[in-house]
Amino acid sequence: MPTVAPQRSRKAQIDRTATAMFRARGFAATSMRELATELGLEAGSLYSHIKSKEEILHRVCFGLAEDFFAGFAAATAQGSAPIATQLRQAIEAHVRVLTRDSAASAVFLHEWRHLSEPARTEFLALRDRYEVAFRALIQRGMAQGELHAPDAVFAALTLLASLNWLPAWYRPDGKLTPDEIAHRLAEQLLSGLRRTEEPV
Amino acid sequence: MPTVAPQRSRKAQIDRTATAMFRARGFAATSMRELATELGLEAGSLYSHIKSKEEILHRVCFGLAEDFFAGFAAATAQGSAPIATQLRQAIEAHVRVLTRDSAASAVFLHEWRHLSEPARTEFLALRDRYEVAFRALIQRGMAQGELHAPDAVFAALTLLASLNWLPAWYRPDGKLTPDEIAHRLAEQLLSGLRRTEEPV
DNA sequence: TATACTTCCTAACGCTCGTTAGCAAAAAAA
DNA sequence: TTTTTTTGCTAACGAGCGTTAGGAAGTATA
Repeated sequence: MPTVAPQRSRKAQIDRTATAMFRARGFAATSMRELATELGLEAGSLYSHIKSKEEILHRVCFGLAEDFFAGFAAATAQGSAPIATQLRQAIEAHVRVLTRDSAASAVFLHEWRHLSEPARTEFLALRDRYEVAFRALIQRGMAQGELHAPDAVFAALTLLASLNWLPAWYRPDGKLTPDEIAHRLAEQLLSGLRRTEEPV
Repeated sequence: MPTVAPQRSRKAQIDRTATAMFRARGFAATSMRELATELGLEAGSLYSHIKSKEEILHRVCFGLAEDFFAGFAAATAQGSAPIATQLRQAIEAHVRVLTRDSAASAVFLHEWRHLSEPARTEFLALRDRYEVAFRALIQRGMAQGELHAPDAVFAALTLLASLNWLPAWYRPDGKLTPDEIAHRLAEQLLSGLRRTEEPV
C-alpha cells in the first residue's frame, strides 16, 4: 500500500514516511521492511538512498533542533522589546515549528533516546541549551518585574511541557489554525506568568 | 549484574525491573534477555512467573490508570467544596501518583502504544475518561465563576501536559518533596486559571 | 552513440527476538 | 516423611531484524 508520492526526492520521501511511522509505532518497533512496503519498495532498496535506519532518526532530530533554535533567535532578536513580548513570540515560534510538522516533532520529543552515542549526548546538550534559553528569558523578565513566578525553573519546565504536549493532540485539519493555537497558548500561559492587573 | 533484590515476590521484582527498563529504553527496545540479565536470570526463567512481555506492560499501564482514577475520586469527593479547592486536590493527587513511581508513570504515559488490541483501545478510553473528568471540573468552575480560561479544553490539556512532563525531570532524591512539587505546580497553574485578585 | 547516475531487485549474511519444552533443585506445605 | 510449589536451568523453535553484495533496468548526460 504505497501512499501518494509527490515529486519529492526519494530520500526526502523516505525520511517523511519513516518519520510518520516512527511517530506512530516508535523507532524500535518500525522495521525497514515495513517502511519499504509503505513506500512500495523492497527493504534492500532503501539502502540506495540512506546509510542506515538511525541516520533517518538523526536527521529528523537534529533538523528540528535547528528549527527550534532559529525560531527562538528570531523571536528574541530585538532585545529591547518587553520580555513578555519576546516570550510570547518565542512561544509562538515554538508552536509554529511543532505544528508545521507534528510527526517530526513527536519523533524529536520522544524518539531521540534511540540515538546511539555520541549523537544522543549531543542531542541532549542541544535540548538543554534550548531549555536554558527559555529559563533565562523568564528570569530576565522576573528581574525586570515584568513576569512573576514562584520559580523560574518550574515556570520554564511547565511552559515547555504545555507546548510540547501539542503534537499529541494537534490535527492539521482541526478548527484552529496554528497561529490561533499559538496565540491561545501564549495567552493562557502568560496570564499565569504576567504580574496581575498591571498594564504591560 | 543483578541489582539488589529485596524480599519481594519474584513477579513483582520482574515488573519493577522491567518498568525501569521500559522507561529507559522503551518497550520495544527492551529484550527479555536483557531483563533477565538485570535480574540475574536466564531469559527462559522469566516465563515461570509471567505469561508474556506484554503482560508486564499491561499490568503497569492499567494499574496506574486505577491509581489516577482513585486519586481524582478522592480529591473531588466532597462536591460541595470550592471547585478551585477540588482542582488543587486533584492536581496534588495526580502529582502524588506520578512521583510515587515515576518509572511506571513514564511507561504509562509513553509506552501504552505497544499494547496490542483490544487493550490499546481500552487504555485510550480510560485515558480519555480521565481527561474529560478534569475538563468537566474546570468547566464547572468556569460556570460558577470560580475559574476563568479562554477555553476549557485548552486549559485541561495544558494543565495535564504540565503535570505529565514531571516524570521526565523528577528525581526522588531532589531538593523538593513530592508534596512541595505538587503545591508549587498547583499554585502556578491555578494562578493562571483563577480569576485575578479575587479572594477565593 | 557511449557513459554515468539513479533506482530497484533478489538473495542472503549473521544475529537477535519472544517464547516453549523438559528437566532439576530447593523450599514450603502436608 | 512425602508431596507440592516455587524457582531456575539448558536447548532450541520459528521468525524477524538491519544490512550488504551484486546485478539489472531506466534515465539523464556527454
